Amino acid sequence: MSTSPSPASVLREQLARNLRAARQHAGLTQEQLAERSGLHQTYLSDIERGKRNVTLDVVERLAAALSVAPLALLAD
Amino acid sequence: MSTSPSPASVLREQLARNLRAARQHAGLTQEQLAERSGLHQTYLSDIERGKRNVTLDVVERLAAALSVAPLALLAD
DNA sequence: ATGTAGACTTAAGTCGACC
DNA sequence: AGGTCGACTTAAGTCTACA
Repeated sequence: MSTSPSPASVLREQLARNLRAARQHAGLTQEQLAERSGLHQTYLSDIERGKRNVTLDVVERLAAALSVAPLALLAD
Repeated sequence: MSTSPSPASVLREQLARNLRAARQHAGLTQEQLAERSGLHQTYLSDIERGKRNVTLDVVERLAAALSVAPLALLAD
């Protein structure tokens, strides 16, 4: 039943895209970003694939680790 | 180890301010917004006081209920 | 009409192992 | 180097009641 139960969280998708782009632009691997942000590599993998509904605190930690504005990770 | 207890979650504070402003601008009570968003009044109270670390899905539901862009609730 | 408290269920977030 | 699978702990989010 892949009738997509939830409206496909826009912000979650944006974060997935922007995070991966920002990380790669910074020349970091998921493991390196995991170290810097204090989050786990497995978790970052999920986020970059849009599988996780992260909290605002996590968005901030990622933004800080990448030296970008938090909103930049959520923008269109 | 850091003298700051908690990094003072910027996004959380922004959301608190913007949510209350947007809700009042729409002429809604917390209870009415609770109905529209499917969230609870007690929870909205906490969010508007910056006490809760909400997820992206909740931000979207609030934005939808208020007919504003999700990023508008997080902006400075 | 809002804020707070407490008990509760579910998912966020951690971690090690592996492909 | 990234993805996936589980098992686990903690906090997000629900709900009732009351000042």
